[in-house]
Order: sequence, then structure tokens, then C-alpha cells
Amino acid sequence: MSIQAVAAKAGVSVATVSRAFNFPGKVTPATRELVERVAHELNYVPNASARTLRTQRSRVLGVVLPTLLNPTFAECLQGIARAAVAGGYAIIPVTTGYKLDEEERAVHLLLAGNVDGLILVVSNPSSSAALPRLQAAGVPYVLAYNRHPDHPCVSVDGEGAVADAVTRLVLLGHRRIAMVSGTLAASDRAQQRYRGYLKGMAEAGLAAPALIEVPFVETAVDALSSQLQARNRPTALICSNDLLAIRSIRAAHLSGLSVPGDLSVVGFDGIALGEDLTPALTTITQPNSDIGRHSVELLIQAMASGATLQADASLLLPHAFRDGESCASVHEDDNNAAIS
Amino acid sequence: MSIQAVAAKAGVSVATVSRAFNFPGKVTPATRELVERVAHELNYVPNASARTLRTQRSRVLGVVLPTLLNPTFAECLQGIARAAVAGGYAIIPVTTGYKLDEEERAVHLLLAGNVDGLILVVSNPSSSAALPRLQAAGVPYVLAYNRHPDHPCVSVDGEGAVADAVTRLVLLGHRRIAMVSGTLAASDRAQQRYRGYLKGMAEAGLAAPALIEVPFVETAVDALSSQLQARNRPTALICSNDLLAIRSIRAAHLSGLSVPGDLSVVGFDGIALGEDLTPALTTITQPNSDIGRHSVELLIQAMASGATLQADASLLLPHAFRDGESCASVHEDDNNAAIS
DNA sequence: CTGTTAGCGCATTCAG
DNA sequence: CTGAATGCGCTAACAG
Repeated sequence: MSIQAVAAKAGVSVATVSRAFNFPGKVTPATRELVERVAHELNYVPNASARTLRTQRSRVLGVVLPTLLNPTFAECLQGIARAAVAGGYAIIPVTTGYKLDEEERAVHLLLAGNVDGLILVVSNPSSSAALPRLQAAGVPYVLAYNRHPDHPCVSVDGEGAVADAVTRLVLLGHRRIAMVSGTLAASDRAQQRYRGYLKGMAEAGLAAPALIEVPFVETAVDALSSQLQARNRPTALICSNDLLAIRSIRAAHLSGLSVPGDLSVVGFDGIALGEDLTPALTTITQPNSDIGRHSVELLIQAMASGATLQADASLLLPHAFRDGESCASVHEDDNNAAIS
Repeated sequence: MSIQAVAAKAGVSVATVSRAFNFPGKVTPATRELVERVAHELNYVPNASARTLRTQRSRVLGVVLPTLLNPTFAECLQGIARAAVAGGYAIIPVTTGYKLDEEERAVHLLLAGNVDGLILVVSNPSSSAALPRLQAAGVPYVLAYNRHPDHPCVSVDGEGAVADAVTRLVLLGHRRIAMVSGTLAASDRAQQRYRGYLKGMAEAGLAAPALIEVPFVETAVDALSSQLQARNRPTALICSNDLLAIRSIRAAHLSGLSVPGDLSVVGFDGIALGEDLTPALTTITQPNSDIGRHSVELLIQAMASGATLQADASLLLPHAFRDGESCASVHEDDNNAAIS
């Protein structure tokens, strides 16, 4: 069903049909109604490709993210999807599995697909080969979760958040506080959060034990278990994300430690599921859905004004400490063991 | 950067450039190399819209699903995404929030977007207004998770799976086995699983207590708690999905019941997260990623042969019972209480 | 093996 | 306010 058919049946020109749809005001009410009626009868739907070809705007946004298996990104994508439809845009998501070459491939794919703009969560803005590509192409984009002075970003203050979390644990009496992270090199978020941990520990005058890095998620529980059975095991764990926190809790149980009785665990991300667990996850929450929504809105706004987004458009969204049940005051004897 | 520019710089015709890309064999190796080199230098990328307009094929698949907040569908979408890129397709996902009018809107949107085919998870194939629309449009589609004799579906035998689960619980000594479900009317999966429950109970010669329906997820835990504190409370719960199972476990704890000590809980879906919980979730696993993958492959195959998929192309994928830690033999005294 | 050309469906000048 | 004509970038005949 093309615009031609509608024009013919309505006895007007294609230009009039086009106007009736795109500039209803520029057409006599009578002819507009006529066109609308005929279009409806013929079940006419404007052809998106033709329109895109002609206007050079696809009204499609590309989304590049590491994985959908982490609810954090699923929640974010949901936010993106909602905001996109609300703004009249469709989205094409591509997952990269935290792999740099996949990031590049994804951007290439999306650019070839004629997207008007991109939202991406990259491993590390500094080392991403995809970003220069994007800038060269002149396509507007915004980074979500990442933080970098040279790029437009929508994120939270992960460093400050973790530092605060350390302070809270210290107030609960914890002294041996360890951090658990995925591969540090694979994510600037993990690096920021680790910095926050170090900062918080330094401020409390505590020595920070070595980072517990669990590169491959499959073996995370085993790796953690051995650490938790060590002589001077930590009394509290700060985990770089909620998935790790959940696995840490499991590792604790497998090691015969109860949470929060013997071990306190704090997560990061604020995935919805955390509230339904037992113990309910204590975590630093990010507004995942809002991160997605704001990314879309920033992008749409930039595209409307014809400019590509600059770094100074970056948004820092508020985080929060969600008090759950996986954290408690430290046992007296535990700390004694630490001191002695 | 258009094909014209490449042709000009390479000193050949646009047709040759087009062939060099689409039918490399139909071009002299020398000219092909030349074209490729020039195209690379000019950073040329074929324009997807123009190609789509010309060929009437977008190489884009639409995906309609209820939500990404349930890891089941996130896992499925991940499977869809992988298979799609592997097959040279992009995807446009749209979420419906289990709302029928949103399903219709989504299909409309996607059809207007020129997708070549659709994968959808609808509330109920029988009552969906979106499906007739699709058939009318002649666009190939496949349903995922849904089951219906008149549509091509990729799914598992939810009814049989739940009936088997009941049998297992009975073998563990359970007699008072209840089913927990979301809004039954909102999903044919829930209905199938409930039928399986009734069947399993009947086969065991047990009376099935009324379905515990928790329409609004937010209040699920409260609703469940009250049920679990009733005089003749169930000793085992079969939940229509893993998210409900997780909430049920929380409700049990809030009611002072331990899982699996006082209450056994079985889920449905097999979300990855379930294995990391404590207790690890006992559940009926579906191959979520494979459901997505097969849906894509079926669709691509159908599109290649030019036909729209028929109901007889439906696939029934294998499910499995994943033994976790949320299920145990019933306490003797609990059953006595039931008998007395 | 390569070039010329038409047209996919639409938005947009420019005339009237 | 409306119509005729042009071209967005590409592929598929067809001709050479």
C-alpha cells in the first residue's frame, strides 16, 4: 500500500497525501479528512525506509550494552525502550559480552543500519575504539554508566557511593572490609568503585586487603569460598555489583558463614530482585531505568537541535544506600580476632 | 558516502560496485579488489534504507515481549539477539507489560517499521488481536513460549512439566501441595501450568487446594504470607515462575517458615540466577536462550523459502527438572497434622 | 564482465 | 491550498 494508491483513490496528488500526514495544518480540513479516511480504508502505513531515505532520518536509536543477563542492563534497556517509544523512536539493541572487538562491531553494524543516535555502555571510554569511530561519523551518542571527561555520560558517582558504604560498615564496627570485583580491566565502573573503596578505607585509617577479583563468573563462588575460609577473613564484603553480592552470599553459606551474622555483604546496582531475596540485599542503588530514560532524552534533544552531544551535557544521577538484611554490626569476637 | 562516490573514484559504474559487494563472484578479482580498496578508503557503508526500499527486505526482525524485568525474557532476548546477528538480521524489541492493547500497538509499530518477520510472546494467542492483524499483513511470525494449535510456536510442555513436578513432590511425601500463580487470565503459560498441576494432583489422588493467585507482584509477598500462616498450610508450593518462587521463599521466611525445612518450593523457568541463591532454587528449566534462537532460525528459514510459517512448524523444546535446595521430604508431623 | 537505466515510496521544492 | 517533478541510494534487468 503506497502513497500513490491513496492519492489515486482519494483523487488528489501524492503531495497532498504526504502533507495531510506530516503537516495537517497545511491542508484543507475537508481534503485532510478525505485522505485520512481513504488511507484508513486502504490500511495504508507510510513506508519507513522510503521516508528515511528521503529525510535522512531513521528515527531509530542504537543501543550497545554488555549483556542482558545482568538485570541492571535489562532494567536500563527497559527504561530506554519506554522513553524511545514515547519520543517516537525505535531501538536496536546489540550486546557485546564485555568484549572490545564486539563493541566496535556493534557500532559498525548500527551505523550501517542508519541509526540517528546511539546509547552505549562500553567497557572503558578511554580504550574503546568504537568511540573515535562514532565521533568521526558525526553521529550523536551518549554513554550510560560510564564516566569520562571527554564524553557525554549519564551515570552516578560510583566512587563516592562506595566510599560512603565503607564508612557505614566502619560505623557498624567492621574493620576487615574486603572488596569483590569482576575483572577490573574490563570495566571503568569497577575501577571507579574500587577507587571509592580505597578512599573509604583510607579515610577510616584502615588497611585495605587485596582486591578479590573473580574474573570468570562461573568460578566466582569457588574462588570466594576459599577467601572466606582464610584465617583473617573479612567480616564485611563490598561487591562491585549485585550479581557478585548474591554469589558472595552463596559462597558464605557454602563456607559455613551466615549472612549477616558472620559476614556482612553490600552490593551495587540496586536490581529489583535484591529486595525479594532472603536476606534482602543491602546495596547501593542506581536509578537504572532513569539512566536509560535520561540517555534517550538527552539524545533526542540533541538531535532536535542538530548538534552532537558534548561532554558538558553529562548527567550525574543520584544514587542511594538501600538498607537490606545482608548487613549487620560486627561480632565483638570477630574484631578481637582481627586485633589480636 | 554513497555508492556513486565509490564508483566515481574507482572509475567504474555503480552497478559494478553493487556487484562487488553483493555478488563478489560476478566481478573480476582485480576490479573487486579495487572497489573494496576505494570503498574502504572512503569509509563507505551501504545505505540500509535505500537497500531496503529497493529490495523490499529490511533484514530486521521485530520482537514483542511482555517485559525485560523478568530474567526469563531477558535470557530469551539474548538468545534472539545472538541468533539474529549470526543470521545477518537486526532486531527491534518492544515490551508490552502483559497488556493486550500494547501488544496490538507493538505489532502496528513494527509493521510500520518494515520488519521482515516477528517473534512474539503474547498473553494469549486465542485472544490476541495482534495475530489476525499479522496474518492479514502476510508477515511471517512465530510465537515463543505460547502454545496454540493454529499458530507456529516454539515452547515447552509446561503442562506435562508441572504434572511431573507434582509427582516428584508426592514422592517426597508431600500431600498438601499448592500452586502459586500470577494473574491466570493474563497468560496462557500460567493456564497450562495450572492444568498440569491439577492433572498431577488428580493422578496422585490428592485434592487440589484453591490456586493462590497473586495478581499484583508488589503485594505478592504479603498475600502469600497470610496463606502460609493458615491452619492447614501447604507443605509444598509449585510456583508458576521463578520470580514468584523467589518471592514465595521470602514470604515463607517472613512467616517464620524455613525453606526447605518447613516448606518446599518449586519454580518454573530456570533463570540463571536461581542457581546462585541460597537455597538454590529447585525449578523446572526451560531452554530460554534456545527458545529465542530456534524462533529466529525458524523465521529466517521461512523467509528464505518465501512462505509464512504454519502451525505445523511448531517446535516443542525439552524442559528439565533442576534439583536445587528449596525442596525436601516433608516432615512427618506436618503430614500428620494434615491427616488428623 | 561491465555499464546504463528505471524505479522502490516518500518529502520537498517550485509553479500555479 | 494543491499538483507536477525531482532525487534520496541502491539493486536488478537489460544491453553491450
